[in-house]
Amino acid sequence: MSQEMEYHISEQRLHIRQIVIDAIAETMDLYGGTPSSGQLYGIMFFENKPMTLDEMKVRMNMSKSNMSYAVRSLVESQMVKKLEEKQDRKELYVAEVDFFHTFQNFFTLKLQREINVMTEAISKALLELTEIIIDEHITDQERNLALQDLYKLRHGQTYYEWLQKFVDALKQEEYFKDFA
Amino acid sequence: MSQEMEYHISEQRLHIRQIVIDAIAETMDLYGGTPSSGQLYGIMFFENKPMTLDEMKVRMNMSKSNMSYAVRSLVESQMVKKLEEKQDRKELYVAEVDFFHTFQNFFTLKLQREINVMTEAISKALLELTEIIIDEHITDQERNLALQDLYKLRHGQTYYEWLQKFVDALKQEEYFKDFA
DNA sequence: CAATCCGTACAATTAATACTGTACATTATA
DNA sequence: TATAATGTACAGTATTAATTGTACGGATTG
Repeated sequence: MSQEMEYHISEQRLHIRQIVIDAIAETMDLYGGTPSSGQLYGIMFFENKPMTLDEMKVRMNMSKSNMSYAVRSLVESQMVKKLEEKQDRKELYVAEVDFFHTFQNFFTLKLQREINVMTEAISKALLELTEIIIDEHITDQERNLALQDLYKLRHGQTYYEWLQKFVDALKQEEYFKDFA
Repeated sequence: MSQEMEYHISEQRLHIRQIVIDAIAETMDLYGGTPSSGQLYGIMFFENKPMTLDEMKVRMNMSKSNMSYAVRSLVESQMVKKLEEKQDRKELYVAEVDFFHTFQNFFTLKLQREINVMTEAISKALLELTEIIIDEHITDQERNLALQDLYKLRHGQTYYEWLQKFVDALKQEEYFKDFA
């Protein structure tokens, strides 16, 4: 086979990868990332070895500084792992290529944060609402208004209890059982 | 009870609401919204009647134009419903107050979009990769590289088959069964 | 059917975020 | 311990997104 032909095949394979990488970049917003962090994850997804910041810099045609930030956010949402070992002093990063894990990691992380923030706020609100309601000096109208809010928040509370169980089940891989 | 006291209670109840509204605004990023669209949803969550754009404008202290955009994005992610009927020519909007439904609506919508975009890209990529692989003129090395990509995408494909089932189950309220 | 008013598209502005270049702390190497 | 090189903080720039004001199409009323 000619050199040109080999080159052509190589180019074509990169083009095929790019189709998928672009799709990842397009859907990255659901995971709170920018298109370019989607591109980066896509590149790392196909790379069959760990990457250094310098390699990312070249492949993304961006500054190393920015790669440092981008990869950090990917690490934070656990789509990329930082390895313990280094290569020629350089840190190594590798993409989580198993989408089951990325799904699991991302949603347990983000939903847990929501649960924490919301349950704290709701608890605090319920406590203060109760104080209003049991106050003997308020009008019936005020009490009823406070009660309305209280019922809504109680319902919210049950939701977050459910969501906590959902997240726990996700952690335990309950939903993956009959698969993969 | 004095007027001042009543006023105080009213203020206090609004303050309590604000605690929860701020928490919603803070976690809104998980749902692809801005803090201000979170504020808007929070306000509508506590409002016990449908709201008009003008009311939102006042409550949010923002332009009507912007309220039009903000509420549209909330309607698109199905956290807010536009009612059929109007009030004095004005359109009416009401928040989905059941978090079980907001969860269900949002994730079936967004995950389905991801499934569609990704499966299309993966299918296309697999087709083109297969063409490379069955080509008798390529080197073993090239074939193996193509095969590596193919295996990864095959695995991705199984993931999206699972995710489709997950979304379907979410639609069917499978995960809510023992609750709410 | 004229007058009014709602909602939204669009351009302009403002705010937020992404990205770059540099400088420096830290760590590894010799 | 001196030297070299990595990764990141930070300030500055560019790009993107959010918000405003305006103008206008379309619907509604009288």
